[in-house]
Amino acid sequence: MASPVRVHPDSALLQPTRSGSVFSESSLAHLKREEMDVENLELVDSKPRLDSSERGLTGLYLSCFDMLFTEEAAWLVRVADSSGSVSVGPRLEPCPEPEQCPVIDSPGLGGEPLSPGLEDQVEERSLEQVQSLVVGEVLKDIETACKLLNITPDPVEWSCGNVQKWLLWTEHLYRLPQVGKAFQDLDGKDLCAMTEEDFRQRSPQCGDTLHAHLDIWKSAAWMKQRCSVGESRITAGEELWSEADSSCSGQPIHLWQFLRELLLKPHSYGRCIRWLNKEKGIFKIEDSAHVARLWGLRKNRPAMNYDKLSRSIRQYYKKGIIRKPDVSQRLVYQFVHPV
DNA sequence: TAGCAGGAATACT
DNA sequence: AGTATTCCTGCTA
Repeated sequence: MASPVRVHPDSALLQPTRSGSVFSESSLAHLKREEMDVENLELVDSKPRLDSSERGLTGLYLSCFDMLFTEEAAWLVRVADSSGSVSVGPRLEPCPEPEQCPVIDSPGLGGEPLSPGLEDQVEERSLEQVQSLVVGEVLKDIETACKLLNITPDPVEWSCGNVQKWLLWTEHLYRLPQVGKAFQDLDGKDLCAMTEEDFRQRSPQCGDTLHAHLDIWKSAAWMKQRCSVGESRITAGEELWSEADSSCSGQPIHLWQFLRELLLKPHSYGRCIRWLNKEKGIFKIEDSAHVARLWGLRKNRPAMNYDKLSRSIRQYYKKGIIRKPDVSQRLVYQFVHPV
């Protein structure tokens, strides 16, 4: 079954954790039921690829490019016909994000057996990485759908037409029977107020599936709202260590922020930079050249290298932002004020 | 050889 | 002005 997100069959991954996934267990479990054939999760790149030779890989997602550039053309015409207003173009450009490390960092792989305690830590980290990966992919797919359908991410704001677009999209994506008519009189508010039972009554075949997907959209909208509220609430002092994504702020990004961004996305960058001790803010740059290249890309400094990047890090010593840990190790640094 | 430390000049915002 | 970049010398593992 085609789906933008595939979740590891291990149901433990679907449980809410202290890292705070807001996607309800039932929603994710529903997706799990639909598509769970993924065993080699760690092999997956988080970026869409056009290379057809790679489509056969067991993947975490159905590439949005697959969806957009192949069979979707005909489908989009259908959406346009049914809603009368969807604008298909402009074609989504491949994300200009810097190249990413395709493999989830897996400490211990191929190495010595880990002690039980360490094993627990590794397992917990892997779970967090997978969950963060899944949530990230869900959010990306929602964003893609919003652009394509020209609808807002928050279902509550949808008009009846928006609801129909979303239904068509979801039906198409998950190969569901067409049930748009059963929901044709509803706008976003109505839809969001409906229980799973209401959905089943309107569509016995796939009401539960639609309800689960809507639940995910609602959760994503909630997350987004929470994020924006948080940004406006933080004070200048708190801003330093907030979770706010610096890429949205419009301000030039600082190197320490950039490093934290990488560290907060272990599923994408865990291979080039990772926490050694998150509580203490100790991290290790595993691939100095790669991190420098990413920094150079972000700052549009093609000549950036680790020598220069590390000089910038050392400038933070005096400012009390980053320091060397008590036991100095190569490529290991420590945030003075950990999260 | 790569990484580290820090001075100094310069560029950028 | 603050921050980052660039280049440098010298040191260390």
